[in-house]
Amino acid sequence: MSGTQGLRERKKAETRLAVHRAALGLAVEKGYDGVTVEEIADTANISRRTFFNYFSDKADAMMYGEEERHRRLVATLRDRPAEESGWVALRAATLELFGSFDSPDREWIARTRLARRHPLLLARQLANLIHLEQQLATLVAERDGDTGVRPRVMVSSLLAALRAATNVWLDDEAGSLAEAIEEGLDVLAGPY
Amino acid sequence: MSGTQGLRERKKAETRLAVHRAALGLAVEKGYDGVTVEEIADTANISRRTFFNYFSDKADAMMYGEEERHRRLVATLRDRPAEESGWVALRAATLELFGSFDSPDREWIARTRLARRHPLLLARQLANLIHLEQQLATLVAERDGDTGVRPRVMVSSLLAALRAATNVWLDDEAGSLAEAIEEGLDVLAGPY
DNA sequence: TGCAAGTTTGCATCCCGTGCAGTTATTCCG
DNA sequence: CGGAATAACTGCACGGGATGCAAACTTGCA
Repeated sequence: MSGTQGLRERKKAETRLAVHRAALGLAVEKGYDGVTVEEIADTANISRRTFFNYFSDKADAMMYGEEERHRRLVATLRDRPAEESGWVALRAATLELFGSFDSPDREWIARTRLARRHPLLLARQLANLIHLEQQLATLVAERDGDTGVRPRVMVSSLLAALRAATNVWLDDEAGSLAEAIEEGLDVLAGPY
Repeated sequence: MSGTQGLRERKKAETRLAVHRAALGLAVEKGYDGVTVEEIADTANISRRTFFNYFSDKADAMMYGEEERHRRLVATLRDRPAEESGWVALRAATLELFGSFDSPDREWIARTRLARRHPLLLARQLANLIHLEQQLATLVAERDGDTGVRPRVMVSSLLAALRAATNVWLDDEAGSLAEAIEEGLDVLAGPY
């Protein structure tokens, strides 16, 4: 029966998710500074101390889930056909994941909206993005056999476009996110 | 004689700089977490409490100077000839400032190197960059009469390229920074 | 059942950041 | 010059964040 692990592992995963949801929910409701670790812990029925066994800090608990998204993008890029160039594969992987016409992950939206209102969370999110950037750049560099600055610029500007498109879309949740992202990426394609 | 203000103002500026230098120096020496606000304050001959009259927190004290750089870039862009398109003006302003062949600001290098080793500082630096991005995007949008996603993507990818080039250059301080940046920007020009 | 390993918890501790109020320094002006 | 007004510095107290430690307590397994 056990999904992937013993009861111990499953319980941990459950608790982690519960803590995350508590953190995110409270923060949405009362703002980042308006919520204490103690509240989060209470809401999730664990002790203050145990909170820190699961997450390294408050921001970490709230932003849980980003890593998973990032892992998926990296995996998707890696799985693109080997004959595709770095740019083609990168663009395709991005649209494949973020450009889905399905309604995007509500929790991701909640996290991102929250981050836009709280500099500390925004900073954290951006730092995570840098990490993603490095992983992607490595893959692109391998694909194109280019160890120079080009893969890095390519990846970081793609992520920049992704960010810009997402922000525009979040300003007025009009139209589909997929369209906004495609439009953002197209700006990169043509010369300015 | 007074440069711009009375003795009061000058003294404040001096102290602020002293605190910044103390913070940066100690952090370079002992790492971000290895230095406490108290140490910084002591080194700069002020009280712990007064430290917080000058800077909102430790990271702020260490990253002091970034804002000034950013203000300069914004001003430079604003001063470009009105007939230049957003992209041309942006590129020109960037090269004008960061592409100088003079040896780049040693303190900026120290800050940036430090930020690369300390996630918390990196996060802060990136958050500042977002602020710059918004200002630049507004100016570009005005120039091009475009209220859509295009100016944002343009600006954020330019900054991304700038960042990538800087990072490559910092890895092995070989060649001039100006060349690295020009190369980075050129990647954006051509299609991938 | 009982032991080994893993998890939770409380406690103590240090540091960060801020409100407050008293003291000290600077500026302004009669 | 000298005193009032203003601004800056400081100590204190406090709440909250984050971590090491050791004592419970669970769980898994022989």
